[in-house]
Amino acid sequence: MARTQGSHSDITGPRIRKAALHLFARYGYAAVSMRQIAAEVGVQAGALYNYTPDKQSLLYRLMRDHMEELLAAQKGLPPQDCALDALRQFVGFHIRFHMQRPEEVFIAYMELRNLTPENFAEIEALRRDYEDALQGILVAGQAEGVFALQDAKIATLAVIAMLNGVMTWYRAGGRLSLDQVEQIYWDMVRKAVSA
Amino acid sequence: MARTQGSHSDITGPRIRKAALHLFARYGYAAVSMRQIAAEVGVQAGALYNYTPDKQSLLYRLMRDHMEELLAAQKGLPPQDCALDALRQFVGFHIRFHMQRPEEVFIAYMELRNLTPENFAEIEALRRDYEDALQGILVAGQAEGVFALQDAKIATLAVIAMLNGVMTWYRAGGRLSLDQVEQIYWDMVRKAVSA
DNA sequence: GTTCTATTTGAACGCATGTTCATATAAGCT
DNA sequence: AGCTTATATGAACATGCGTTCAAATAGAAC
Repeated sequence: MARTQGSHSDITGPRIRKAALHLFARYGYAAVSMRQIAAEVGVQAGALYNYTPDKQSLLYRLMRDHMEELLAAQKGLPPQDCALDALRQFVGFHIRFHMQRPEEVFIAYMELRNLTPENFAEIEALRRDYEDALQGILVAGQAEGVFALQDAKIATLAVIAMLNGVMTWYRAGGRLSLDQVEQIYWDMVRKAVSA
Repeated sequence: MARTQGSHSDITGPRIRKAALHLFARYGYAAVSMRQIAAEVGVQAGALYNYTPDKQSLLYRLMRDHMEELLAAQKGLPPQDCALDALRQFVGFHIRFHMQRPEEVFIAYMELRNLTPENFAEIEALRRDYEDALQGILVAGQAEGVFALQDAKIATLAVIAMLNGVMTWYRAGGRLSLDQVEQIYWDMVRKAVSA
């Protein structure tokens, strides 16, 4: 049988992306087969190819969509009067945005090496855009005299690495609330870059 | 033909582990085949099974050896008089130790999910041991009044996450020397946890 | 109710996978 | 020189892979 009840392109497409997201995050891109993804959706493997040209595109689009959402959200943050406020806002934004998408985040930095060179270059460019936003804040703070950094680029990467660490241990409903987590990390970040 | 000139267990064994190390680090455990490893050594796939019971053990032993070396080296550090010195020593040790083994480090935290549950539990225990060493320093510093932390466990993870970030960008012969890198990170870590 | 088209099936393609094993051979020992 | 044993081969196993495609079918349009 084909086209079972209520089954449409509008429904199957998103379901495939969601299934790929879950499975890639859990087992890794290389370890997940197209048949596993199809089974999760309740469809045969061949049907996937109505929605993606190949497995690689499935991964690439997940990562690109994620990075573009991240960048758009970051660019939409309200401007702040001083670098300290901007950094506080950035830290809170970063933690909350990433907490809401643990699977996308996990994939976005675990599966980089499974992208083709062209796809990798595109994702890397988006990532660099995001890092530049933070670096801009840090440099502005240096100019204001409120931050003291030996190396702005390294400080940028260090702050992001530190914040990304949240993802490895935070579980909703655990010992700490999101507000507490945000406050704790903000405290450490602020001190680390302060003059 | 079998046992070609100068070929021994003592030689082939390490070469297999080294090839697995390189390939797993570069392409990921799931994406590397036993035949690829064998080819890198210059041997047929079947020969690998004289040295490892299976592919999983190859991964597990790489990770266990690495973690045990790390722990042994850390435990061998000379005792310090105060928590600040101990932390400085830890930061320097961590950066240098990890810089010398980029492939092992990469595997040790990228391939955790490809371990069987039993193997995973063992590696995780070793990792926790290492984290506890750092946490001990931070807690001692709190008692001395030299560190101010809202949450010692989170601070531990945050510091390690920040330090591990070095691995993602540092390349020998680049803009900064190891000494400079160590100094920059120490500066940020110290400030982040200081009272 | 018939036609049209989007959607899915299910089988097939060639190739790769981890692992096993009988066989062959080279090194070490006497 | 001959014997033993550690080591490597190379073929085979069953299974799975990503991808393609003719055929079948269900919903939409008339």
